[in-house]
Amino acid sequence: MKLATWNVNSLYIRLPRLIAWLAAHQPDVVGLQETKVEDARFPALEIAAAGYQAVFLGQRTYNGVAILSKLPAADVLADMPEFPDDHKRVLAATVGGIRFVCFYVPNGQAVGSEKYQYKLRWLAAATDYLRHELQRFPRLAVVGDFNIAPEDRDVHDPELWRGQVLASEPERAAFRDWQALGFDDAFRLFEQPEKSFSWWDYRQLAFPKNRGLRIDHILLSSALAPSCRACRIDRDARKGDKPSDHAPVVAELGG
DNA sequence: ATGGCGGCTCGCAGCCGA
Repeated sequence: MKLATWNVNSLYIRLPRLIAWLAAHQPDVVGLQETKVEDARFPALEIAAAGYQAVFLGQRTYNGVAILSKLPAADVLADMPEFPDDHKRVLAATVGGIRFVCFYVPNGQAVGSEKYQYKLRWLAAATDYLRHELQRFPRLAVVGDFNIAPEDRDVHDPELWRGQVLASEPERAAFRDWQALGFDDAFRLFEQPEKSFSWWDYRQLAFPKNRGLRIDHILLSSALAPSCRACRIDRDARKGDKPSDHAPVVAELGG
């Protein structure tokens, strides 16, 4: 099974790219973030024509998540039940015997801001949510835009980013809390090129200069991680006309 | 080469993202 996560930064703008990417890579399950589309306007027909079912939880302008899959999705759960939130950031579903949680973690704007406080509350709630999901579904994959660069090697310039939002210690501690529940960072199960990132600012030639961050992740529970055969970031998807500022992350499970 | 921000809206300027 091939699973993926991609912050598309507007599903409508990115739809031609997404359809082409699905055709080229044939993932079995894909978590999408920042769809920025209300459910009534979700392009389910176009995605069905590409061979994928979709479950989705969206809103206008901001946020929005979806899970696309070749096989039907069951036990769909929207939001974190214990954390009421107007933002559409969390969607979970079971596909092919594996539980998928799709996260669009808050950005946090700046350390100390109201949005940062919201992010920390959200991260703490997510720890409880994941603990509960893991109890219900031992075969659990958590994918998404985590908006956390877990370590200095996930940051193009660690000194520039030291203590900044996306790299601050409380955010990194939350990421470690999630790992401590029993998840592995699929990307780090394998040797990877140095300076591997999943997001590059649109400005200041960040992508050609590879000034990026690794903030999009796939976590695999201990029941799934041993079957992971590969994990990579598809940098090619960041090239060309009208790219998302994020690249997809893809993991392959065997057996 | 991979290219100088892009996507959104009670839009035409200002917001948000990371």
